[in-house]
Amino acid sequence: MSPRRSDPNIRTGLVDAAARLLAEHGPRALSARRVATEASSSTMALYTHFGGMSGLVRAMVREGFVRLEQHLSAVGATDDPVADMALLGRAYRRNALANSHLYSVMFGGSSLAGFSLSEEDRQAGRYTLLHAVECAIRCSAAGRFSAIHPELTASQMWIAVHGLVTLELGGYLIDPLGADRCFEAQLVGLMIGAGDEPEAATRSVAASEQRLEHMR
Amino acid sequence: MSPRRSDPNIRTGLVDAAARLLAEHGPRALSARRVATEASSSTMALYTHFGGMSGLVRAMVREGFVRLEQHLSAVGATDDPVADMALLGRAYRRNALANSHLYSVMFGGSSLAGFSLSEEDRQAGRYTLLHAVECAIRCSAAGRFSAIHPELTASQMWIAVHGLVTLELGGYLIDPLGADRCFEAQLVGLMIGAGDEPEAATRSVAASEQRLEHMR
DNA sequence: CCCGTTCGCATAACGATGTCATGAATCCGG
DNA sequence: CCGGATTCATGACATCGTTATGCGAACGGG
Repeated sequence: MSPRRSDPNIRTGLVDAAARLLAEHGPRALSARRVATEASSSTMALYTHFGGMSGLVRAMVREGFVRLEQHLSAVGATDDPVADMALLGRAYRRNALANSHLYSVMFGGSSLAGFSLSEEDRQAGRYTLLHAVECAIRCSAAGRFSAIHPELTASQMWIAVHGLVTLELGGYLIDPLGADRCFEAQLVGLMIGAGDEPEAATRSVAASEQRLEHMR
Repeated sequence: MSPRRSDPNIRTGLVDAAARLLAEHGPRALSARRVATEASSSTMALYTHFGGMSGLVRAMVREGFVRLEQHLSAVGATDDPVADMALLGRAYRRNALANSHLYSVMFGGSSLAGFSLSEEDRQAGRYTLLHAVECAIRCSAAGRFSAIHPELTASQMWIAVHGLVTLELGGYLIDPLGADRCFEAQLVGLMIGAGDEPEAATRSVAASEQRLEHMR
């Protein structure tokens, strides 16, 4: 009833080849034939495993969320929750820059040919917010953030960092006010906007920068 | 030296048809043949006027920036510059929601098939910041914002509102913390982060909401 | 142990796509 | 009124996503 023979690495080989093509040659190189050739298989394997090109893109999006989750999970909890929150933002941005094309597909609307995210995909994206929510709760418990609605605070963090990353990837943030400078200012501004004291926020953000260097 | 016969409305007819197809049938319907048919012409007209599909998309992006500029220009200067700034944010978001597909192309990275923005296009996008910069200067002059670097302040506004609009268009902001609620909270938070007093910021943001209803 | 069944995937085809070569039709400067 | 220049319609590529067809390999019952 279930004779399957060569499953193990064709699936991952296809999505890996697709991710590599996307990263190295841009969205234009994402063709079914080229992906199949790169993975040493045929286009039909792509259809038996993913049901079409959009299914493969969806698999890539899920892979992108897995990588984002890994980056965020690498941020531990210390006794300075505001620094933890800033580090979450840095990890988010680092992941987006390291997987920029993937990130564009994950959040870049449905521009890519004939593909639109499912509600399940979006929910996977929203799950990444849980790290920030938990951290916001810790910030409130430590008396750093105003205690009202940590989920709203976490959403503000997400929205702001996402907006910066998107404009950065689009090439809109240039020299006098480059992405780095805007990002640092934004982190401090977010913490202050969430209720933290200006000096404490500045210190915590600076401390998070130190910790980022030591990560991974 | 310049024998042109039927220029007047073929160009605009093509870009209008493209914009209509994009808005009504999604990015998938943006085919050279279909645009040409819709505009009652041939695909070659598209090449003589725009040099290819990417040129037409670029023209659409410019049209998108023109519409954004119109929305922002409709925001006048009153004696409450913070309310003006909030209204700029509202106008930005209103334009993005009214021209969502166009906005996705303008800022959605290079996802759309074989198209990437030129530096000129990006500069056109950055010009829209000037409204916010001028308004930030007025906010500082009125003693509402801290006077240091209004351009950085304006960038923060842009980044945050852009991030919210992007996630909203992507369908990521849903019910308990929907886009409307996040947006209102974000406007207040931005003004406070820029140096305004909490109560004054709340009042100005609320006043800007009133003014939006009366616009256009 | 062996064979029928069942699935995986390679081949090849189809419609549609972006792009360009060709050529007819048209306008402008002289 | 004419000749060079320019617009655009036609048709031909190469390539795209997708699918029908068919072969070969892996399981399960005897």
